[in-house]
Amino acid sequence: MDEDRIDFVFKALAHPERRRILAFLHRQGEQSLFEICAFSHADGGQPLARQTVTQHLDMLERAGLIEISWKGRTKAHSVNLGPLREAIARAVGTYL
Amino acid sequence: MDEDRIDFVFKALAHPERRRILAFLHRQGEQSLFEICAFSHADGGQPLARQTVTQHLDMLERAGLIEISWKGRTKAHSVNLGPLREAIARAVGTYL
DNA sequence: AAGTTATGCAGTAAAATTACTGCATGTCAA
DNA sequence: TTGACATGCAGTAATTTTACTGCATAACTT
Repeated sequence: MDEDRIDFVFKALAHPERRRILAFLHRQGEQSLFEICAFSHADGGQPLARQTVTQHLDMLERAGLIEISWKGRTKAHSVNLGPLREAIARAVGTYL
Repeated sequence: MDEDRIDFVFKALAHPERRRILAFLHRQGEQSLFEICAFSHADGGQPLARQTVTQHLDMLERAGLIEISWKGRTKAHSVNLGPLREAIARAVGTYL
């Protein structure tokens, strides 16, 4: 993994709402934007505008941590843990 | 570890220069601010003002990733990997 | 004591992030 | 086909981050 991608992964993890969303997708599997918004509102999260959630999802996607597939008019988001594992492996190899 | 501290750790790791400094301290052991600045200038790093390096070190310290001890007028920085291990353990426990 | 060295503190500017609103577009369902 | 639904796109404002400059302070050295 190149350093740019590593950087995107750490930046993506640097916001609590994005970590919450990532954990949610990991528990629930594929979820649409609306479902993610609903979760974001409930479960202790401060209510964010749908477009704001989209921005967070964009950063997760840029890091390769989520993947998108379209089903008609709904966008399905699923977690890809590969980049997270690689980032952790890098950290472990460097520091531990 | 509380969520705030976790958040500081991920935020601290979200800048490549801070990860470089952390790896440097881990290799070299205790280093002064000036030594860290010298490393920052050399070794491919873009030259940053001393005060800018201090700001990065402040964020690493806020996360508990480095610790300070004064020897006369020089400030000795050393790595503390505890919070990094806890953050990784949290990530592993949550996602993997 | 005076000069040099290592660092701190305050203020500022540019850039990135975070969050918003308003409007547009494509898709499904009645 | 028309209306509701799921999402995109553009523009903006507030906040945070990043990096800077200038000056101040405290500690060694000579």
